[in-house]
Amino acid sequence: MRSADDADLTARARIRDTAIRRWGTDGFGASVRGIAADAGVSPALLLHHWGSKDGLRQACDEYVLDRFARETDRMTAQELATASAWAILDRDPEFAPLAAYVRRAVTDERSAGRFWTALVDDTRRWLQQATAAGRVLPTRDEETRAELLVVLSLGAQLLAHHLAPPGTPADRLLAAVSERVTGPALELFTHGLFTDDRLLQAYLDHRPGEEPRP
Amino acid sequence: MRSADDADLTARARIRDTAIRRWGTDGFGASVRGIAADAGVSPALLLHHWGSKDGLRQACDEYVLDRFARETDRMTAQELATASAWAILDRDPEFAPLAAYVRRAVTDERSAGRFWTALVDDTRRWLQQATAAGRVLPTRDEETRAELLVVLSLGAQLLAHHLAPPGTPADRLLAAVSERVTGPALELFTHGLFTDDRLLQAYLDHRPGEEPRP
DNA sequence: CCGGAGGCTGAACACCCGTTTAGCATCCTG
DNA sequence: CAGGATGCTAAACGGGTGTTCAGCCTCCGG
Repeated sequence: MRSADDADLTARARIRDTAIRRWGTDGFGASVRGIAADAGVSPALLLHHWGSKDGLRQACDEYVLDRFARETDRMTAQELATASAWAILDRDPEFAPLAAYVRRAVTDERSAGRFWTALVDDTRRWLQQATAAGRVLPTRDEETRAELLVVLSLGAQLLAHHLAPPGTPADRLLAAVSERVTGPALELFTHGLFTDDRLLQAYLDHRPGEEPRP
Repeated sequence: MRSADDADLTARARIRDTAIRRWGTDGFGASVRGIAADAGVSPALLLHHWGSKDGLRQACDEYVLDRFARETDRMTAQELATASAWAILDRDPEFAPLAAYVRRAVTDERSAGRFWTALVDDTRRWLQQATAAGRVLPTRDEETRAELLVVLSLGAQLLAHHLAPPGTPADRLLAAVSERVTGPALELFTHGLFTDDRLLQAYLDHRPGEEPRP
């Protein structure tokens, strides 16, 4: 969690970090009073700095988005050979609270969609590069294929408490899920699911002149 | 929504239906007072019948689960040739409120997992039958493959507001999502994603003696 | 040394929540 | 016809919520 510069230890930064952690684990229903208590601070201070609960939330959005953007920019092509930037960060325990926050934000109905587009952009970039390198098949619709993969990985995280073996401790949840799921996922990604292309052909015949996106 | 027998029009049933609809659209945070107002009834009546908000919720769980179970049992092998039972019900507008409730329930942290297992069982059955019929490839781990497919379809529904074109009306959301997604999904299901099996082989070599499930 | 600005707090406000209680009609049963 | 169960409600209770406000310290510049 902790940022690079230690001068960031102001109460303001501490509250922001606490809010991210709290909202990430308990959802945005978690109260201002609860966050303030966790940060060892008066509830009023939080309103003093950001005006309202929603103001703090927007500041957290901004911070998390910025943090991830800076981190993904730092990654070399070498690192990105096997997995997308977000997939790599997902495995980093230091980023677990941030990732949990992203999961909450992207599911929230009144989310502005910036987290979603960030995720999709990231995997689309990775897919395009992997396609160019000949590791991934070309597709009729790169955008939607990227979104589909985001749905799969994000969905697995959102449903982690069902996917992981019962009794898995909370901090091991995501690791347990990926452990269970990568095998069948790789199977699906290399061989597909169907034995022939009849359903796909039927679909393509049914809507012949379809374009990738309007 | 309306059940088969019209004698079910008691206030009790009306409240239950209203609660399912309300919680399905707004989440379980929706208040007892709001549900009572929608049903044209005093908030106290609701507590009178079910003891507590949580009691009503359990009754709704039971009702929805039972309704889907009865409906899937009615389906013939003919109908189940192309899609699983839940996938068929998902397209039925009459079941939209029920399906929305299921989506809320399965995401809720303190869900007992009955909705999840119902979904997984349904698609596992379908996959097994399709595999036996030679339409779907065999797999090393039927259980997890079924869960993976549930993650994909459920995830697409949970993230529908991002997947659907902007400005899609709420009642068209799911249809718009499936319209956008089926093409790339069929592509993935018939051809896979990777050009070769190097990643899969590397994975299988890395953990050679792995069993499907402990 | 003085004074103002900024970080910070305790107490209160208005509102919404789930729930309780007492009591009202109504209807079925003995 | 009496009487008790049943369906239902109005009003209130206690507690949690986001937010406001007056005022406290502390530190820094003139």
